[in-house]
Amino acid sequence: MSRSARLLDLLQILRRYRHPVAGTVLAEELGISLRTLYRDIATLQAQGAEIEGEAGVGYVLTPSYMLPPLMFTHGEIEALILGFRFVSQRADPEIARDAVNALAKIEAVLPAELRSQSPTAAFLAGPSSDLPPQKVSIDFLRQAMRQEQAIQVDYRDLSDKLSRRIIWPCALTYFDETRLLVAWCTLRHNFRHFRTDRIEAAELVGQRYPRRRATLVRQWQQQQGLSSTAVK
Amino acid sequence: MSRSARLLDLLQILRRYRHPVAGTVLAEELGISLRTLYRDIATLQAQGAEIEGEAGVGYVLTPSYMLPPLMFTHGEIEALILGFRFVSQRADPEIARDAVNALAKIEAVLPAELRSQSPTAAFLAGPSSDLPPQKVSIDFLRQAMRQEQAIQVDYRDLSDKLSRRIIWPCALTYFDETRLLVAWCTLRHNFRHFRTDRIEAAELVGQRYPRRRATLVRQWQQQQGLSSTAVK
DNA sequence: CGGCCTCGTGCCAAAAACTGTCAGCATCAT
DNA sequence: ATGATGCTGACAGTTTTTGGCACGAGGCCG
Repeated sequence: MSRSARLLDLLQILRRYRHPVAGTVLAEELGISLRTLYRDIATLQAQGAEIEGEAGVGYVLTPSYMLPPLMFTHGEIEALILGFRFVSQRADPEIARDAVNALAKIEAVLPAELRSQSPTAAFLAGPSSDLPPQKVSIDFLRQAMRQEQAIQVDYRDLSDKLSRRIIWPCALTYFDETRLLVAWCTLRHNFRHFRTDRIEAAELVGQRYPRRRATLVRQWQQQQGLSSTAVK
Repeated sequence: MSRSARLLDLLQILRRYRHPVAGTVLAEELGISLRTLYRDIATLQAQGAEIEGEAGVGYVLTPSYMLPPLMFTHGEIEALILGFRFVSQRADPEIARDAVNALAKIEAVLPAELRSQSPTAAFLAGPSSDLPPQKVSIDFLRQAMRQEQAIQVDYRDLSDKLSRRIIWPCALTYFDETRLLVAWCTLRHNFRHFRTDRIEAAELVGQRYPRRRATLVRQWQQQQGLSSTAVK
């Protein structure tokens, strides 16, 4: 096993633990000495991994992923930068902040001729239409989806009727002027689309929905007549 | 100097040459043996770099960039994927293709839990408004900008008047329903915005415009009262 | 065609980098 | 205070990388 493969493995092991884990445990899982484990941790930290180690406690990884060395064409870098600009201007504040942070990391390692250009990039994303205000934050919905949590929502539909229902949120679709939450509705026993700005209140039910989110999305797409790679 | 730093240096040296360069020249610049240079080339090729080598000729790099190992949070990966989805659905075919290619490279190295999710990603970009057809391809404009070439355009303005002028294109702005080309107009001696769908014809003048594109963009932004990091 | 230039690969000894053991110090939790 | 655990340096042993050499192949030009 090469060292770079081992570093990736270490990150994946760290990601699996939800509580502090001791260096001895990690070293044993990887089949290396504790001293080498310390060196590997130091290397990952030098590469930007947020790993905290505390004597008497163990290691905790701030959830993150490492992309290994990748080659991109000039056009692909431009597409990447344009994509981040789209997201930072059109998505909700939380994901926009993620986009800005990610772009900063990438720009820090671009060569001078691209770095000097990118603040004045060839492609700019102009402002989008104003979106209606959210009563329930997208980040709340996002966390619920990511954690596969059922939520209870008060929803005002197009005829202005308010209803309360328990749903299993599984996808969020961005259009120019609206955002749609795709969810399985336990009231209607089928998938329903909810405009996020019309969700007046939402709270966690306190339990996971009994299906994998990816499975739900696949079923929704099959029902919509959509393939998984061509959402149009 | 670490090997990974040396590989990055080699790529930057290759990028500097516009014609084939011999291995002996590269090895001397890096202070390594020719045998090691051959190994480094093979390593970069294995990492996806498009380097062609021909006996009696030398090496040519298809223009590309390497991003070294980078750490991203889950949110940042999601922002990246959403950005690519935006671009692949809303930009012109050429840059959309670049987005699709770049996303494929990234997905190939994401861990299983993100990879299995990403075709069914938490965030989807819905279709945008239909854009008016282009008579002059965005890729043509893009190349002219990138190569800092003056172009002559036939432009039909909002009162339907056709005019011919020589312009220095420097930026392209994507809105929901239009795309604007930002250029210095030699007819008006000032910056002008041209809707790309109203450019009826365009051709290269055959010479570079006498200013750096980045400088033009900065001046345009100052004139617009825009900072370089917050285009709103 | 021949000569020169150059890419590409294998082999092996030397050089460099990595690993594991040991020792010592510091911090945290109970 | 004690046990658990992070962190670092030193050094011998192990593994990987490098450079020199040899050989074969291909492109370019006179």
